[in-house]
Amino acid sequence: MAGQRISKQMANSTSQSIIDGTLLVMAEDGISNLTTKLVSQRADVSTAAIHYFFDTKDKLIYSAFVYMIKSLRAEILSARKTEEDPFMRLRHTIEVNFNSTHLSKDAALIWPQLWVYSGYDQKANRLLKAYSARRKSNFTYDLCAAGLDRAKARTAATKISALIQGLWVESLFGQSATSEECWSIFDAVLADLAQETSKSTKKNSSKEKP
Amino acid sequence: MAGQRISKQMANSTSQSIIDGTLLVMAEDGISNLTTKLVSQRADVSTAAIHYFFDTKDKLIYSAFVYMIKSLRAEILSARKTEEDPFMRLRHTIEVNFNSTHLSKDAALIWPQLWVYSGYDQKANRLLKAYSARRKSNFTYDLCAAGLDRAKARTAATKISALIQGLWVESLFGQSATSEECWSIFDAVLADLAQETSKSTKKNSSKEKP
DNA sequence: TTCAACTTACTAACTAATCAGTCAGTATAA
DNA sequence: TTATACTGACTGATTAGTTAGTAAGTTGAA
Repeated sequence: MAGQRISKQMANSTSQSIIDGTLLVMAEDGISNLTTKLVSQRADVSTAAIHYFFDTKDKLIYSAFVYMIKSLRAEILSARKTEEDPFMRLRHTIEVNFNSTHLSKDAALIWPQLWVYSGYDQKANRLLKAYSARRKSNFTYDLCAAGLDRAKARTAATKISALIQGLWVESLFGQSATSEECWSIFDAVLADLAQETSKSTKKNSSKEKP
Repeated sequence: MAGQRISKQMANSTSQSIIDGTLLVMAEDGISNLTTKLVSQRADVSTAAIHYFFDTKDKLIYSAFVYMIKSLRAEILSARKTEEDPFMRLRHTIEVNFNSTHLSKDAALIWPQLWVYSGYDQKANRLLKAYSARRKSNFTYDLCAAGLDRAKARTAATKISALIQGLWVESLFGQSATSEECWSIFDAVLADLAQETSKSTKKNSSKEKP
């Protein structure tokens, strides 16, 4: 009924604890097993309160995803503000992105659930698309600032995005793909890109055939 | 009760149609919405038949995953048999892996569901780990055969595995990450590796500082 | 060859539990 | 007095799983 309006009163402490509880249940039991009862127990409210604030279960799940993405976006933004050098900023952004899926125990399993969920839910799909586009845009921006041309920067941004997600999946299942190995791969890719920028700045000054 | 034994009679036409129906429901509605009723309708049997053949819903889902992995493994094996050249074999293997998650409409959304599911299910986790390990082992083998040393081959194998999965996720949500872009990334990585093998074969014959 | 005992492969009908969502009512504060 | 922020008790629908029964073989001894 409420349509596009955000439920009741945002930043309310109860609705926030319901969101927190939802994210917790998602991480611990998975969306498949997420029930209003389970969330209500985690948030220490009645199940009716969930419906009062979020109307339906679907809207609750979507709201939880929105909250997670918003938080991450804020974290990335503040990380990017402090860094001047394009390559350092890029690496810092990768760090926040990768750690958000990798290190935080709570968040680790929520991300692939968002991927799955957005396969069947239009709104979640748009949310994820927007986040993905912004991240790639950040990477592209940094690489252009570092001296790469736009086309190469875009492709490299896609590659980095893919590696963040792919290495996370790998590290979940491979006995290899430790944190160190992941970072050695990231750094090797970044080193290659750094070499390319220096090449294109020097232009064709290195045609030294004897 | 049956414990470790595989349910009733494998390759039975009814149990096979139940597996097919399960995979179909997984793809169309997601595991979250998968019910025995839905599967029974797809397979054109009663819900009791599902319990007769697979005991519980969990075992049914696991069996469907096993079937999917087995099929893919067979496909990869036959693809690898026909190819002699290590780099061509590697590329061919990537192709089958990437297309299995990417192109086939039915399978596309099942993979991330297996990732999620294996986050909460030990057996599914082991299945996925085994598949992942074998794939990486294939890549490592090919790269060693091409002339790379073991350590580098292992890292490159991790990177390629990550790219297969990561680019799939990217192409689901990014308006970019088209099939062509994905392949240009794969081919660039392969070209880099090919260059490295030729370097290490020539050893240090290219120290041509003027 | 035949018939009884047994197994396999199911189904229709059921059940106990669980679920999302509703509603009437209460407390607090503006 | 009116709106907000809830709760406890409920409901109707749906669910995984069970059960009793049936039809179609298969086996094996007389």
